[in-house]
Amino acid sequence: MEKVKLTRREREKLNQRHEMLAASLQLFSEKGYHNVSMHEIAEKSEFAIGTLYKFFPNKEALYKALVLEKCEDFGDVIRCALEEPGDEIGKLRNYVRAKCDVLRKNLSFVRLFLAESKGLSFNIKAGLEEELQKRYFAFMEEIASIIRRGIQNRRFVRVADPFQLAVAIDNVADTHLLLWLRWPEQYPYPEDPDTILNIFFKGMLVQ
Amino acid sequence: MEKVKLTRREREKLNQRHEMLAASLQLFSEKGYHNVSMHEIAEKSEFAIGTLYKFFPNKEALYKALVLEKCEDFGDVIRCALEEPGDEIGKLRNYVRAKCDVLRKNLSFVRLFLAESKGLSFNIKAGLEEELQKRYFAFMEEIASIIRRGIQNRRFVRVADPFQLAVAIDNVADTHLLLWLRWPEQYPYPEDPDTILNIFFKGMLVQ
Amino acid sequence: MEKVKLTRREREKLNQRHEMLAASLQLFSEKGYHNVSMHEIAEKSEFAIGTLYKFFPNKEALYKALVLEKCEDFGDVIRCALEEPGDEIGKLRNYVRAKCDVLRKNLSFVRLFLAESKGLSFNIKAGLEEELQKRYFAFMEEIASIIRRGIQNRRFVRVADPFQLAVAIDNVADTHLLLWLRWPEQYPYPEDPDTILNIFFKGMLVQ
Amino acid sequence: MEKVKLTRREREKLNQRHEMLAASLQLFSEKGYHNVSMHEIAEKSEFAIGTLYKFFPNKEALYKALVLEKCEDFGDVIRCALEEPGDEIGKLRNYVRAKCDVLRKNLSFVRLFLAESKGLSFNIKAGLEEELQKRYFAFMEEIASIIRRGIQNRRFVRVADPFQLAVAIDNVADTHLLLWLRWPEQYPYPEDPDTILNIFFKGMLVQ
DNA sequence: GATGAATGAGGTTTCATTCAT
DNA sequence: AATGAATGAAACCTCATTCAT
Repeated sequence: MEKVKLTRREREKLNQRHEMLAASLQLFSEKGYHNVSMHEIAEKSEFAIGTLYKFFPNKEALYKALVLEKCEDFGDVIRCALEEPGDEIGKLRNYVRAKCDVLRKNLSFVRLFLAESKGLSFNIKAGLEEELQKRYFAFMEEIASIIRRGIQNRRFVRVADPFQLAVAIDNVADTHLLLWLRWPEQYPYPEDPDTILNIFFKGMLVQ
Repeated sequence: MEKVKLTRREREKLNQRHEMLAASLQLFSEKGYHNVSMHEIAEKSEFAIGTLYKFFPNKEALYKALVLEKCEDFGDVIRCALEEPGDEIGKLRNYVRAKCDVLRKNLSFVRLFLAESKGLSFNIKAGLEEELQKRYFAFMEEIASIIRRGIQNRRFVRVADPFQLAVAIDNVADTHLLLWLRWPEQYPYPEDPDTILNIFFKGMLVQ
Repeated sequence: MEKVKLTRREREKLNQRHEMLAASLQLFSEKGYHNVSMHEIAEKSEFAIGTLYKFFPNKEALYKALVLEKCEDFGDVIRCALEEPGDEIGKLRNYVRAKCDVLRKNLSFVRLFLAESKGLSFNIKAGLEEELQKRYFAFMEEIASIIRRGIQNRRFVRVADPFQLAVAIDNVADTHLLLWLRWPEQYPYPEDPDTILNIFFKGMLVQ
Repeated sequence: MEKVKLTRREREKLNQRHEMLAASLQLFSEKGYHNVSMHEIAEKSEFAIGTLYKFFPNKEALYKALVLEKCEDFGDVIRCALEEPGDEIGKLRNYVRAKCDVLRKNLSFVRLFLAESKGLSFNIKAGLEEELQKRYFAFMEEIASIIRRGIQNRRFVRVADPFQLAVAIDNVADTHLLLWLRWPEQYPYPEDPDTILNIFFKGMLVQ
């Protein structure tokens, strides 16, 4: 994030872009990519259709921009959490907590992403996923390396391939949030990351 | 499944239905729900469009039928596996093995489901998921009760809420298969269910 | 033109196609290719838009079909005229007469073609003209060979390259018709082909 | 064209207008009227869209201005050639030579005009042609009167209505250039106007 | 009962034109 | 006076669905 002075015009443009993406996010997450028309987005965002197309060359590009931007944001937040000082256990806790928090704060996007990121015109996916998979992969590697370090430091037992374990933790967190989304009474929001981590800690923590 | 004598006509109809669904599955899993037209399905299945509409009132219904039927099949297979004799550990192993096997044998459907089941016209989902969620829920309950029994029988430690644990196991299995699908060299097919279960067993098995 | 028995369905289709092309011709010749929408054509021809697209994959193809079909018709008529018995002078007269007649009978197409065949989305032209140029070329060659034969038979003086002369005759005929179209009082329809041919005959006829 | 002192501002404006028309000509002749957007013209001519609209009320007017200006230029050149001293035969030669030359020097416009002048939004044509036809008519009258004078002076035989003959000569010249444009090897540029005129001279020249 | 031709609403996208700055 | 961002009507085309045969 280089610090740059933006002209009034540029700031305005950025604002418009954000409003467009916000409207799109809301509509997409409510109705799904294929069931939202560019006209709807134009109406909701209170721009003319043509203006939309000035910012994004087509519907697909608009969608991709939306997803990538959000993912970038998420990545930033989580990366921050991982950089906080602490031992490996603390880092895993931070990770789960940050992830849950950022997803909770972006529920409409989560809904969209759960819904569409995998589905969706396979063509779009192709382009998107390649990028996203790489990022996801990189993230999991970071978690895996924390686990590896924990094993070296005799804090963890090696119950499985660390990368696989990382993906498993991440996945169980996702699932927990999904359950919370659907049946909030039975599955309360995991304020304490250990709600999720204990499943793994019981086996892997060196006592 | 009540046993009923079907007339020749009825058997024929059932066959036709299967062919339609098979063609749909192939197309949907190749191109995604929204990128397949009823014409394509008609052509591939070698029926007239009108005939398709005699069997399914609309595209959505066809899709739902496809998913429900497959899920029913899967459920049957897995239920069978759970009914085999054995202790709780064996039952969990059977579950994971059966699940992996049935998914491996239905990769095109898995791809479709991973892709579309969550995404997809939210309207469809609404109707579908309610049904599927119920079934999924029921299944997880069955696994959870196995875990509970294992705890009672002093075979398992209670590392977490059994239902949550059941979902976690199921989820990690899914994830493993997903990884295998994308990077088959790094993530070989889990012939041995313990590849997956060890993540949990390390913590929960009473030694 | 092979003689084939057409089914009722096929005859109907051909009829529909003709109606579509007729409506298109009228609209195109009135307003020009780019100023006619597919909706207009659909409305005028009293078909649904979708039906139009069943017959022609897109607007361009519709236009091409229209032009090619008409040109084919014209070619047939003129070729017939050239096949009638007679000496070279008579053949040239037949040619001019047939050409004038067929164009007079297809004024709306002539207007369209004069207007669009050369202009028009350059891309369309590319594909069309190649085909049409070839046919035009072939036709002129036929006229040129009549002139050559006339020279051999000592009926004509060689005032210029026969092919060039053929094109000139054809061209002057076109021009005469154009003048007639615009100022019918001053330039009456050339009932007698010599009205046109005399320009050339005066110099080329051996007396 | 009255001689007037133009202010700097006015000269500047005229310059701008020329640049706009030059850019338009290039684009139109490359891609055709309907396939060039006002944005493209603005970009190529390095003016803002709004400025374009300050000079021409709409795209059509821009096109008309372009064509009229060019035709005016052509007219001037050819009129000049006709004013050179010489007998009627020489004048016809001068005419054909001047016409060919001016067209050769303005090929991109010729292409545009051949392509679009006739085609083109019929509405535009309506307005354009009226003006252009009048001019064309006047020109042909001038040529016709040369021919008439030649007949009076016993230099020409009256093989046809002089006006009709004038149009025919003009037309054959056009066609020759067209052929040259398309197949330059077979139809070399008519350096000598007699290449074209001989077709008529053979019959009309008094020997 | 099966067929598939016909339908037309609705999708994405372009581009001539306006008007606030 | 010059700019160019914003506009939105209208273009082409697709495809789920119907219904006469």
